[in-house]
Amino acid sequence: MKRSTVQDATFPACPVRNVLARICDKWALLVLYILDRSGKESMRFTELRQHMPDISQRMLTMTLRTLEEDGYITRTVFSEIPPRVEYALTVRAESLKPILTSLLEWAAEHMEEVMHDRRKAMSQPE
Amino acid sequence: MKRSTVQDATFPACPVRNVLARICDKWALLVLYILDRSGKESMRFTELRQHMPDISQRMLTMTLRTLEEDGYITRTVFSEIPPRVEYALTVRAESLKPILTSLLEWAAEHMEEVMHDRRKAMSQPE
DNA sequence: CCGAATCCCCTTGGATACTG
DNA sequence: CAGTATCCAAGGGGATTCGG
Repeated sequence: MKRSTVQDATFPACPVRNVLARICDKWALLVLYILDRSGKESMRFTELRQHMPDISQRMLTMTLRTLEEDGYITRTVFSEIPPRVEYALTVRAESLKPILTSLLEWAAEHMEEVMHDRRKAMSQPE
Repeated sequence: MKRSTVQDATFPACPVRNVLARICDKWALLVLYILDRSGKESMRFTELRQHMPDISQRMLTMTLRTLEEDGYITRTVFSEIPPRVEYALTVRAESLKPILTSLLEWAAEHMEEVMHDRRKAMSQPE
């Protein structure tokens, strides 16, 4: 039974905030989503990139590294020529999946309302 | 019945991505969290700031404006001297609450594992 | 094919000072 | 009190080049 104080996550170095910051990243979310929805066990670098037309090579590399460091994906290198690298979701990522799915569904359901409000706010700057 | 294709959210201007980007922002999440956990109907600017020691005035203002534009919070100005402004969650934010709560709980439960993996990765750069 | 490394722009965001 | 306005530094992130 935790205390329900506002102080929990409000201090600067809060690990929860830190963990969330690296999942909620724009690209990280998308990578997890794509790996999930692909229906495959794993995907290759170039394959991932094809599903993200607007990400740079550099950013995809960095995003994959971050996700690997935090244990959401595995990175398997096959010493072939040409080289092959496979990325797959870990058990941890699987356990997070339902939540991210809910989040995505919520966004999909409410995007029209949100966009509507936003346009209204833009046209009437008070 | 939607098609479960990987293509859904993968195109650059995807509204779902756009909506998520503004919720998943580090500060936006924290503001929603604080407003929720405060137990109050509404909170004032300075009151919010006291719960976020490391946010600048500028960033708090911008975050609140964004959240207001997208309809997650209301902003009520009282024409008094000194001025008073109250921020409160909207029905839309309330509907999002359970998901954000799950996300926070997940992060709280897994932060130690994540941090452990991250430290391990940092000390063994391959 | 899968990156690492470099260069460089330009946005994000802090610090400060000023208003209704 | 609750901002706005301005200036300015740090770093996020694109484009390009090179390597295993």
